[in-house]
Amino acid sequence: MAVQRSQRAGTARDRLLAAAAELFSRHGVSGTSLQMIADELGVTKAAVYHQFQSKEDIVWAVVTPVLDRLAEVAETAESRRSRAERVETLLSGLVDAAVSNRRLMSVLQSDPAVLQLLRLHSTLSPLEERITRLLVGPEPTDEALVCAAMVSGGLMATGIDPRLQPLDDDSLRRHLLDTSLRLLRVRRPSR
Amino acid sequence: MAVQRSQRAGTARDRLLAAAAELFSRHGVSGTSLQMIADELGVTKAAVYHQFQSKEDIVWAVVTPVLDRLAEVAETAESRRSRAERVETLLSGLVDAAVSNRRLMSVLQSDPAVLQLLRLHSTLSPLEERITRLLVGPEPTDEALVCAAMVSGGLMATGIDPRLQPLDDDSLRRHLLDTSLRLLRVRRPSR
DNA sequence: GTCTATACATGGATAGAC
DNA sequence: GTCTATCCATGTATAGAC
Repeated sequence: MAVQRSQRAGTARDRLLAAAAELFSRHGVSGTSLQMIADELGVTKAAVYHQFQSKEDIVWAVVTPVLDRLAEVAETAESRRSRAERVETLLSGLVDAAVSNRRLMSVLQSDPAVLQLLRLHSTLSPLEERITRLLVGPEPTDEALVCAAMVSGGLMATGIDPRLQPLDDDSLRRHLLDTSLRLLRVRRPSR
Repeated sequence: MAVQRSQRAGTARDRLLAAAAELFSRHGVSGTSLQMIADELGVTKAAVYHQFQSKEDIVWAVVTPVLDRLAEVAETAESRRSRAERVETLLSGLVDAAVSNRRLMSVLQSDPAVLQLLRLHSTLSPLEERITRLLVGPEPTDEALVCAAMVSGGLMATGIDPRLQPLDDDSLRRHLLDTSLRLLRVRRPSR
């Protein structure tokens, strides 16, 4: 029952998406051409167009799984009873997502082409709203908003900041979570 | 003694740089064409090429003033005696720079084209090193590195995060500084 | 699924007139 | 300083053979 339809792991589509994600994070979406993606896979542009109808489709396909995961995290967090538990669950999930994707997180939050695409589909703001609400409540003070933004910034830095590159996933995850909780003045709930 | 050489404020060169900075922050460097810059100014591409020899030159000219300002901030901070004073001076300067530039700060920290250009000229890492040293000392723990990265992330978020857009410069500056100092466990020195 | 070939637009960049 | 005109490479995208 091999999942292995091709020489390497995953379907051709999956390999394409992995290559695209890597290139997007390194050169930005606008700085990545279909030719570069094709070269990375050792195929031609036409082969790429067989899998996706347009560059925009590729961007969309790269980005939505992460967004879906973040939405799941938000959903789980919303089911917790106390604020401390909600924040802890949310942050834990966000940090996990950020660390296991690392460089993709910054693409999601700061690549102009991605932001424009998401704005077009009105798919980012609702999620952002949900997450902000979970983090700092429905009517946050300016100070709380700045804290929330710094937490987002920290997740973004995960993928960009060269100082964090040497850290292994595990300690990065732990410190990000601890520091974020401290930033939001939330005590770790006992488990 | 009019500084006004043209219809609007500043020299033609300055207006060009302002337009470019705005477009870079909105569309990214790779997503901004010389045509877009020319259109923004109501001139042709050739007129743009009269001021700068290449697109790279424009990027460089947009970015270096900010880098120079950050270097000045670092220099001033290094002259303080206590760690608390150094951190406070540094952060105060960084926050000022970030708030008065807002959107340009994220270009500097996350635009792939800019990062590549700066890497090519080896002009970013030394400054980053200096700032990191001021923030968390010469041999920082992993936790301290994460804190430093979150501070950077906060400065980046200043320009990107939609939740911060409504805040006026003054309260943004104040909260960013306070929160960053708390993050780094530095008490505000009395003045 | 992948290829060659190609269409068409736009990108960066230059030449030379005004 | 700005213009028109142009060059050439590259970009997205499509057509049709294997």
